[in-house]
Amino acid sequence: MLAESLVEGLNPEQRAAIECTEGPLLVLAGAGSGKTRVLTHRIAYLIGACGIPPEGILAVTFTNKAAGEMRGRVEKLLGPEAQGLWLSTFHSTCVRILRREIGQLGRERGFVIYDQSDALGVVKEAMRRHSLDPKTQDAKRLSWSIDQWKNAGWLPAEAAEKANDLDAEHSAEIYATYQKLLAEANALDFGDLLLLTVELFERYPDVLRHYQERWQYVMVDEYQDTNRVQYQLVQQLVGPHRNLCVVGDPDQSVYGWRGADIRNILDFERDFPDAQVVKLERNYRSTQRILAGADAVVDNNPDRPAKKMIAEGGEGDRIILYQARDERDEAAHVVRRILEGVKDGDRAYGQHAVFYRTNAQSRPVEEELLKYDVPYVVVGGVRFYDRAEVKDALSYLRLAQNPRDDMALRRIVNRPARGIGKTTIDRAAVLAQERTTSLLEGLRAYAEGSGGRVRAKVAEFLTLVNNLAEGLPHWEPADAISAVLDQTGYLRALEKEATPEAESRVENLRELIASAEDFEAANRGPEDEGRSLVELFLDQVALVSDLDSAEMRDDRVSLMTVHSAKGLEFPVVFVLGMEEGVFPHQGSMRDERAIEEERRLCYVAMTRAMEELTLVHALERRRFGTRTFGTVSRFLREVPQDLVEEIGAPVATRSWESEGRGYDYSYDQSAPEEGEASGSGAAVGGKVRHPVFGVGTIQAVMGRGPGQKLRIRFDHAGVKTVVVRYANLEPA
DNA sequence: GCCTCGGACTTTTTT
DNA sequence: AGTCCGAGGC
Repeated sequence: MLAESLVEGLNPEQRAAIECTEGPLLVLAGAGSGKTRVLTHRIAYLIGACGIPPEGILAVTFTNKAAGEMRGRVEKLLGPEAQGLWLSTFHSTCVRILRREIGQLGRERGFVIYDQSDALGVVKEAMRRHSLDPKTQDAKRLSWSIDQWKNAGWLPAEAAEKANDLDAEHSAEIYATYQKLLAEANALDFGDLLLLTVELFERYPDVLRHYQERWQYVMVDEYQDTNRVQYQLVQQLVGPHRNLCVVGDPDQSVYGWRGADIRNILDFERDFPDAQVVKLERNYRSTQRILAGADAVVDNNPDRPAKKMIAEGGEGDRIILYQARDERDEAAHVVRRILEGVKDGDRAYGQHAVFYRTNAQSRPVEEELLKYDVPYVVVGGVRFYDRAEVKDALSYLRLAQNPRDDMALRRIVNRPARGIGKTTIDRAAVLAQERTTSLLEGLRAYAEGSGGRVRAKVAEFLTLVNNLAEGLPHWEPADAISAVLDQTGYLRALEKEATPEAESRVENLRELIASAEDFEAANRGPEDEGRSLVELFLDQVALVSDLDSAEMRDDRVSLMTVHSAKGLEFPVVFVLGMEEGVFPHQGSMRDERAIEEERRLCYVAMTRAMEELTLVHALERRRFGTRTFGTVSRFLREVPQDLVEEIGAPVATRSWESEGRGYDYSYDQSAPEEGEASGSGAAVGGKVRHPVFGVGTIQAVMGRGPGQKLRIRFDHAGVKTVVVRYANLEPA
């Protein structure tokens, strides 16, 4: 019988999770416990053994990559029988639902998806309409707030209701304007995709019922990372049948900053009192020492649900701690070790991964890798589709497809330069606002009422857009991009520049065309009827991150942030920047909950390693262009001493803590006798009072001993560098 | 309308 | 140290 073959080779808990098909099920899957295996086999079991039709199953993940991987594995188990299974990300799922149903909400089916830079532009426009100066910084903050509201499931009315001060009320008003502008541009941002789907289901129970009946079985991966709206959506969809299986690990909840609510998984048993719970606690990935080290770190978090991971593998080597002089030494050590591993250890480059807290940390490592000709790939960072030239090309397509896409218009109206400048656009925008039409219409109207030069230039531009729009329905995506680059003169302008940068832009555009050529309208559903291939291509581009397409090739070292590393595993792992302010990150250090999330992030980083794990910290590091001295990360000190082997230059003042656990690096106590601002107060981010300049925040600590200087940003006097000995600072 | 210069800000993490 | 944005000059 097929059923037996689908659970073969699985441990009893995994098996239980697969065979428990009916009703609510919570699978607490620790790191490396075979979570993906359980999910894929469970899907295969439902179809192959229980006879559930594939289209009756909905499985949701967070990244397209995870979805693609799972789909591949299910197909391997079932073959063509898997056809019709709905396995995709939350966002793609919502897009597909909305493409069919958004008419119910009074919106059009042909909406475009705005990414965060488009969204930022809309926020700025909204601010302008409220007579606010759209300073980038303020706009970013507002955009962030709006995003958070959407993650919480709040529409403008609700945000206004919940505002408890004037500032929040004002922000809520801008939010309302922002939504209005999006609607006028026939655009949805990322948050809308989820939020409007939930709203749709709330307002139209019969629509919801249709999907509830269709998806008899619902599965959610990485449930600990769901936010409030995603939670609501899942609750809605599960409806009366309650066949919901969620898989996750509270210790790997690292997206709180994006609105994820760890309570969703912690409260699952409260939401579904009759839920079955399966714990997967056998780790098949890491050695015992690595797992024990990671576990010891995360165990410092309070209120962790009881969980005891057991390593099925051998004891393994000790976790290596390397103390680097600075970030260059850090990089040099990593590369040296990789080269050794390849030469003596019989390892492939692809078995090595380097993790860091922030993208900016990749640079020194890249330089070092280049120096030794080590092939590598940086995962994440600047998305390919976010490159200026790529966005330009796509913006032309967007505008041609949707003349109301104001952000696309603003982006490309003068690129390459064609004599339609800021003044013209500003005036067109005023006109558009007065008449409540699109910017393109505003531009047309403005040009008609103005003199020869502007009039001619705008007319030429309008003709260009028109031509593109007419061609669009007939073109394949790749041809459409070629047409854009040709007809707009974009490519010619770049080629004329003849600089290395321009050449690299041309390269990227060729890559864009190549990726468009590869595009196939996979899973094209009935909701896509009447939509052109270009539209479908634009959809995909909006929802796909670099992470999704990055291939973990066997012949390249992988570099990525810890967040990007989630879900992956590598035989050899290096975690860099284990310093206070770097990891845990500066911005998380004030708030205990944020520190706990950083600690989980550290747990994620460590548990990616299968055989060898190295944690590196640097004594000093260049940050924001100045040298800063670091303090060893508290997480390093939480790794039990007996699991660790230290290498690198020993520091005279370093000593074991009396408890015999962890480290005490005394060098970081920056010479307390050097004035009152020293000691713990001299940490970057600390507040001090200066007799002349007033209160300020320390930006950098330079040097030690009598000559120690601080760079301080004063609240009213700007940035100054002062010598601690003379400055008479006091803590503020 | 275009270009250049100076300043502010950056480094959280991303679907 | 790099990037991005806005102000001001041409």
